[in-house]
Amino acid sequence: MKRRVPRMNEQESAAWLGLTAVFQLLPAALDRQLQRDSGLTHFEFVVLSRLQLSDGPTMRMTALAEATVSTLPRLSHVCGRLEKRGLITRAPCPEDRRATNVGLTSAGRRELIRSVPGHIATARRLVIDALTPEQLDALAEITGTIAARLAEEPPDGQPAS
Amino acid sequence: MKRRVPRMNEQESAAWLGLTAVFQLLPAALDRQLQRDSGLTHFEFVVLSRLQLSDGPTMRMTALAEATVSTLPRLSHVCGRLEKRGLITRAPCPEDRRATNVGLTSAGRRELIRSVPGHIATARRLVIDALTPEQLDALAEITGTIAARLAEEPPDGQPAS
DNA sequence: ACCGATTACTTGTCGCGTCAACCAAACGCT
DNA sequence: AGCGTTTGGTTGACGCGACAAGTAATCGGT
Repeated sequence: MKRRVPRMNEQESAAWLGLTAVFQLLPAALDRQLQRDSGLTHFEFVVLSRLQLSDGPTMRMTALAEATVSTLPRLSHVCGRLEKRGLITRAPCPEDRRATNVGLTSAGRRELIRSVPGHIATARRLVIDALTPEQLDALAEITGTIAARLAEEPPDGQPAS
Repeated sequence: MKRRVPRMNEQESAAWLGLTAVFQLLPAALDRQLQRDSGLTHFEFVVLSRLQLSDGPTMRMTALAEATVSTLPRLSHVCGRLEKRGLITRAPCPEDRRATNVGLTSAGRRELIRSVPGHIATARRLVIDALTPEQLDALAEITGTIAARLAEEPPDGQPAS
């Protein structure tokens, strides 16, 4: 078991503080822009996007949850809202009647297409265009590594003492 | 005004998707660990930390909000809870009676100190120790750049069309 | 064929953050 | 001095996500 917890040096703190500042501000900024211009949250946008580039016309909740890095309850709630707004359809799967098939409606596809340019512009303005190609590569690699760590330990870690 | 919105290439998408995945998962992971081990949210932890390394014994709400990259209402709410739990004190500032001075209680300082090791361990496990020193430097620079962009345009951006 | 376990979701409750409205104190202009 | 404005902060309502519990269908063992 871990006993000593080395403090952070200057370099480590800088990276850590910067990262926390970003994930404090970035999601809020994305939500604000999408909400203002398209009436969508960022997560709703992600859901619609993922549905659109799906192979078949529909996806199962579980697959969608995994693809959007989300939980099933969260997805269920947001799909309820999106269905109420007529942007997606939900239907029980004929082969496995426990499962739900989710699909974009044409209205949903339209909304999505309408909202994409503004979102990409925001992503460019806030992140992509601010970085050099080398930094983009580095960022992809770094976030990939972190995401892998995050993915492999949802159950629980070790206590504080 | 911006007219064309160039799509993202493979490199840009990789960086963007990685970044979104991380800020989808990391805050949740930090909150879970702190909540489980110390009964604090990550933001509460940040507030207490910032108070501790303050020069004087107290800080003003506005200064604290700025230092924690937060909004005043959010801070006000969380300070209300922290005060109710006896971890901080709030008192009107004698010089400017509009202002509020916030300070750590000894109980708050104890709680903070108790919770630090677990938090640092988590930060190391999920991020710091997963990266090379070069990556840490790159991450600090990248997040610094992004944070600067985020800071300089809260009012509003441009519409979607 | 039956019953417990697992899978796939849904639903309800609760806590936190945002936004808008509000209030009070200080400032500033004339 | 008086009044509008700005500053500093609080409060309330609402929406979204987390967690826990519940339901319904399927699987698997005997």
